[in-house]
Amino acid sequence: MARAPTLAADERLRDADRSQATILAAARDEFAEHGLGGARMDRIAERAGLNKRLIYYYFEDKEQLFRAVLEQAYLNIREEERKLHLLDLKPADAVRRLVEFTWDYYLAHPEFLTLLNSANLHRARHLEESTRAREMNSPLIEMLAEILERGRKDGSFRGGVDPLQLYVSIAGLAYFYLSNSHTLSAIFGRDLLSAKAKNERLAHMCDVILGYLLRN
Amino acid sequence: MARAPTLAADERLRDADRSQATILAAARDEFAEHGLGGARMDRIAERAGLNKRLIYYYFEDKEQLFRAVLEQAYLNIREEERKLHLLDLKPADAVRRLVEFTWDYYLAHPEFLTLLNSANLHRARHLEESTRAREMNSPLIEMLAEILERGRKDGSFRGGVDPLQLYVSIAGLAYFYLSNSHTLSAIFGRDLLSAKAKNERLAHMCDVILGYLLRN
DNA sequence: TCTATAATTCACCAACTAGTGAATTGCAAC
DNA sequence: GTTGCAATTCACTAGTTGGTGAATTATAGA
Repeated sequence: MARAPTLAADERLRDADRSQATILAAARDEFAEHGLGGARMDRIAERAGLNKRLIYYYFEDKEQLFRAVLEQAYLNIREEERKLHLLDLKPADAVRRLVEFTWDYYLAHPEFLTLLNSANLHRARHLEESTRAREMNSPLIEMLAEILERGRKDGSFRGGVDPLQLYVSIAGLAYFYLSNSHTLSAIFGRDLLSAKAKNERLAHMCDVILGYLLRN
Repeated sequence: MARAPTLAADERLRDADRSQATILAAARDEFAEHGLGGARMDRIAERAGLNKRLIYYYFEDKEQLFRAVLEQAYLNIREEERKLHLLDLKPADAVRRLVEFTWDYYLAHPEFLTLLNSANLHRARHLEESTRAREMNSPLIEMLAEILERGRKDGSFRGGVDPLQLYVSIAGLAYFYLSNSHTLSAIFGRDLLSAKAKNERLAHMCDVILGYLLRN
């Protein structure tokens, strides 16, 4: 996992931006794998292939580093969500698309889930007072509100649905299954991460959300 | 939080069972608050008001202690679930009751959520090969299967619902909201733990699950 | 009352861990 | 090429941290 020792021809030996990005990626992996409490600064340096002192040079301390990792993680998912162009779709299709995207994103980025778990264990003090976080995430809810409104107007959706509740439900259906897949598999004796099981889960999630939302 | 230094008249100064239970409770709180990686054995001893050496005397090491805490946690929730007597209720009432119970239990036992998060961070290696865990949890799914079957037969429920998927969905709707309430509150700028917000969430969860399950 | 032993305390350690002061070196600008 | 400074390395530490060997003591049973 250490950074390749060979550099491309046009690359300099020293590059502040590159080093920061490398540290951030290494920290993301370490925090995701061991949690904030279990993460080791020495290991992050080793993963990054850079001297530990550099981490403190760029990120102050472990707390600030975690803060930076977390902010980056939110930035990434919201950017992907924006690319969906949900408002170009019919309401029911838009919701289905969001469910599918959420599922696929969590599957492709398991580190996002454990990172959030760590943040919540520490009562999200790492992104408190961060109005940036709010500005970054509110558009999503506004978009969902618009979709719900359109669906209600054309008669396909039930009324009175709180977009935030709906988003939390969509995320929760996917998140809990994946984040807790290990304990769930163990206590119910069924492999929840096989290809078949994953297909079934996605289908079930769509059924639940649309079964709730659609009027017949 | 330290154990009261005064003992009841009939209590002995030394009591193996009492000490083990005290340690287990202290460990549960410490693991829940700081995660497995962030938990400190010295702090557990302090919380318990007992000498640290005693922890190793009874529980071998940190890993085994966590294992014991986890098993106890599952034991507790499944026991409460059994008390619900869901099979005495009409299918729709039984499901609603299970949703309400799950919500209330998670609210009353926030440590259960963070404990499971820690267990999953470590890929549930603490309850692998534990057939005990499976035996403990399977009856719940069997009961839910029976409820679904009755509902389908009397025409109130849709058919083809996998009881495990449904249980994971019910748990997920409550779990994600509560376990991630800190980050969610921060990024959406809304207090999700106010009395009003909690009532709304429970109502929404019932709407989603029953909206999906009920025909019409 | 005595005694065997389980329950508990005491004193200790090697390995680790976050963090730092100071020295070094690549490189952009002149 | 020289130079100023940012980028990076080096060497080190004070305080933890999980874990343990051995001594001590409460207590149940004889």
